[in-house]
Amino acid sequence: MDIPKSCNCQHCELKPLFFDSIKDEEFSYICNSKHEQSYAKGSVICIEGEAITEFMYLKSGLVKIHKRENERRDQIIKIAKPLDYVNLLSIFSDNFYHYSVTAIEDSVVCFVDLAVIKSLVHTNGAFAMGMIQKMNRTTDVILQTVLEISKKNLRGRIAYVLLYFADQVYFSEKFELPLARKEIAEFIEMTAENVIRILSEFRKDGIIKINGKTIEIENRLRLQQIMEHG
Amino acid sequence: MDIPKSCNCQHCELKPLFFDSIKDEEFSYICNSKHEQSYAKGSVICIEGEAITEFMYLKSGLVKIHKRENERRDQIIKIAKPLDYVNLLSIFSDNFYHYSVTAIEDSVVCFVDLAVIKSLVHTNGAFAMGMIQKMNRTTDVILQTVLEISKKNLRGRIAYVLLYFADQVYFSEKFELPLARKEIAEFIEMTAENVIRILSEFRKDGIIKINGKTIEIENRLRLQQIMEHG
DNA sequence: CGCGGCTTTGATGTTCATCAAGTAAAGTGG
DNA sequence: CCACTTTACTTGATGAACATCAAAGCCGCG
Repeated sequence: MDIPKSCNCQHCELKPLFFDSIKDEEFSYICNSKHEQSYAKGSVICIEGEAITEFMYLKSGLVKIHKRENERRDQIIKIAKPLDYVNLLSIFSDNFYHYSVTAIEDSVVCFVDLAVIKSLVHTNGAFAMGMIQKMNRTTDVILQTVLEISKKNLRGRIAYVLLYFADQVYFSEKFELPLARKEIAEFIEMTAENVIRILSEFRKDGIIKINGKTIEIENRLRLQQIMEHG
Repeated sequence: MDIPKSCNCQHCELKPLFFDSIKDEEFSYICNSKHEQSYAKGSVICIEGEAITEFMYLKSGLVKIHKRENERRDQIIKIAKPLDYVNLLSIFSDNFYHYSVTAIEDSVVCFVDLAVIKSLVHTNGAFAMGMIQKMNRTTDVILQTVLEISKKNLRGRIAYVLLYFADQVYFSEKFELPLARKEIAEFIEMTAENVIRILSEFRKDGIIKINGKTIEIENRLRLQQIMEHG
């Protein structure tokens, strides 16, 4: 074994995600080039337009992937958690990021030199195949989500977001929204005013409880109906 | 050389797109497993939900990639021409198509057994890398287009479609729309009535001429302004 | 010739963005 | 720690943009 004792990658919970198919001797290669970094909530991990030099994936926390539309508006493409965020979107298609990534909760990101990854794609077919699959799935999900959201009406979109956080992120009927009202609006293509209006509406109808950023789902069935049929 | 005389793939104009990096001995492998098929305008090339068994790319013609939303409405994801249509969207992420493909002009499609492609990914790193790049670019473009369209108003969307056909497909100010009004609506997320209404508006304003499915752009500058600022 | 699908136009109502104004919360400097 | 400023949140009123409904003309096809 060539792996330095300091390297804990072999036991990383995220190893199976990507690096299952690589051999031990290749592994030290990755392990030596990797580094981790913490980001406080709100801090920027990468900015669209920057050069892409590293392959990165989220170890813990929550991030938003977004794109500047104009001076006063961002478009959020995806909210991502560990295991589903890896910067696969443009890393092989261009030398520059097409999207920014910002932590919306305290997060830890692991970086691996992109050249190392590329060389692995060249030399290890199984790894390449895994990469392609992961990439394909990631973009499939994003595209499907964007299309799905865009065809709902505003109430349906809000219901979607609330259920998304409850079911996919926090696994609880009660949670703290990691996004400001305005950011929610940027995610589901509407205005901040209407986000608030509809949240209040849901509150009056007894569908949810609101306390600042804390949301509690009270009538899940109703919320699901709204999500599906407006 | 192992390549059968009947195989013209070596001189195929689309060879550089994908198969530039493969060796001659691998080439006969592809060539033997490939077959071509013609599709008349309107005929279906593949249907969402079907098993994916082949890698395919468009040799000539024009297709729409679409997805059933409900009984009476389709969503068109992309209009694709040779060189930009290759079914990369879900082929590695799932065993079933997520989208349907239908010819909107007479088209010819070339098929290669998917297992052959997959084995090449495993054994030929440069090929894998090329595949990843192409895939990344394809999805980048689709996602960007969907987002771009969704933030325009209706007039902007119609302007976008007209300029798209003029500049990207037919390379002419005068062309025949390959899509029905309703299909245009399905592409840019609006109703068929409004497609017609806005086309008529453009006609009255002297921006375009309309004769059935034939469109002629008369005031390109104005059209571009509308596309950008609504 | 007549039928069904595609196209066109008009009238109507709903949905949503925008504007305005006020309140609460959070950060900033003395 | 308090006054101050700024930023986030909330509600209401208004108008514009867009979908829906209805009806009629057109065209190709059996």
